[in-house]
Amino acid sequence: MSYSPAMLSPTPATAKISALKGGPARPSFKAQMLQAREAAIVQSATRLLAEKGFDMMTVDEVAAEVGIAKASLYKHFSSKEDLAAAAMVQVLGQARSFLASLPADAPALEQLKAVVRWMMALQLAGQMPSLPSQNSILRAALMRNKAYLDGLMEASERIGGWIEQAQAQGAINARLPPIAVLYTLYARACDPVLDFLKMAGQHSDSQIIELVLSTCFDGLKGP
Amino acid sequence: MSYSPAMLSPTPATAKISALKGGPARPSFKAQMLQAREAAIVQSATRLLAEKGFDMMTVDEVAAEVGIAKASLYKHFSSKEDLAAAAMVQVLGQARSFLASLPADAPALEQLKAVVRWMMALQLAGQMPSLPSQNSILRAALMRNKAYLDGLMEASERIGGWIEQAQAQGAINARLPPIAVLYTLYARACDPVLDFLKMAGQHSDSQIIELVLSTCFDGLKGP
DNA sequence: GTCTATAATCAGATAGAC
DNA sequence: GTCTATCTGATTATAGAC
Repeated sequence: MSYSPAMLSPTPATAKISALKGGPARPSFKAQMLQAREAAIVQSATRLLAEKGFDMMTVDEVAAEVGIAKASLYKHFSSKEDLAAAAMVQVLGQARSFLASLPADAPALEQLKAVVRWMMALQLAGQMPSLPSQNSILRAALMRNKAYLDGLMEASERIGGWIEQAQAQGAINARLPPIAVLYTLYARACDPVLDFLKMAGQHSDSQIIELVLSTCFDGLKGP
Repeated sequence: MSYSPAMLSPTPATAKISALKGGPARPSFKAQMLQAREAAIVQSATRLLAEKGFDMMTVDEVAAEVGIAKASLYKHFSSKEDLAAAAMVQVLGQARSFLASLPADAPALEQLKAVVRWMMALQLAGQMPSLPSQNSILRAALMRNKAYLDGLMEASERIGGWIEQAQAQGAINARLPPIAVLYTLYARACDPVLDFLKMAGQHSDSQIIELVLSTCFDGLKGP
């Protein structure tokens, strides 16, 4: 199994190629089309991964939704695992952009809440890929993916800094290991409670987000 | 798709048959063997469902672990979904037994914590089946399974009563919809944070349980 | 790179002898 | 009911023409 170009960077492969050529900021028309197609593939994959999960999603479905042949898709991504990894890399890129857009002077607790809100909104919008943590093949593919690991580490360090700040300020329980706090926040991205509440149909998306956000930070006991 | 006998009741089919015969409490030796085999199948399925998840588990693996042919397994359970449902019914039966064993005079909050502790211990022990909530075929099989629905409803009503009590006593945030509280508690049975913390290797199982229990009831903010 | 067509594999489910 | 052997269909992945 080899890496597809898109795995090495959040930006599509074709853009990278033109950059290596020392070319201008304007890539060729053909390259733009390829870049757009690759983005379309990843976007469909992301949506289907969110809707059906990795195991239930088939490569045929992704190709059909994009409107290309399956063999063409395999020219871009050498395996289903690599495709899923590309989806994760894309989402991680969006997450990093969001993190960078946050006002730097806000309290650490508010930064953490903003991150969790963003992740939950993405899940409710059907754009958060859900990958089975038990699949060791997929795990291996992710662990060998530099772009994924780099993005995950950068995000984790940024969030980890806020966790330590919040603990120092008494806004987060200082007895909790920071790593446990980080995992608890990340877990909101795949919290089944969101879908259950959505299926119950009694609350709007923003109400669900605030509800789960409250139980996450204040607990069931409440503030 | 038809129901296998074991789906209609938490007790194995063979025991039920002997009961219908008006027979004595002592079933025949042959019936005991069948009952034991069926229990062995469900137990292996439960373990493999916990270890690999529904999609990655194969019926061949279950049969191999029990030491029987796959075709024999299909004499007991008419589909993979029914087998998974039987595993859920078994676990629900254990849960009901645990609920019944709790002292009736304990505070509602303590009852809820005990339930969550029990679920998390089961997961850490590798005996909590993990079923993908997105698989609609599996969902349908569960929803048509009377034993599953009955068991789930009984447990939910019992726990729901404690939730309302705890809210009336101010031990649980009364602003939270009871159904959201119930879902939040149930979600601890498949919380990925447990596995992540276990993989991190820094804490014992009981420490992990108390850690997650604390974040569940007191939140990240802490008590 | 994209396509049609197909290989290769695997897993759920079944047939039929015993 | 259990077994061996097989069917059936779906899915990942590839070959080769254009």
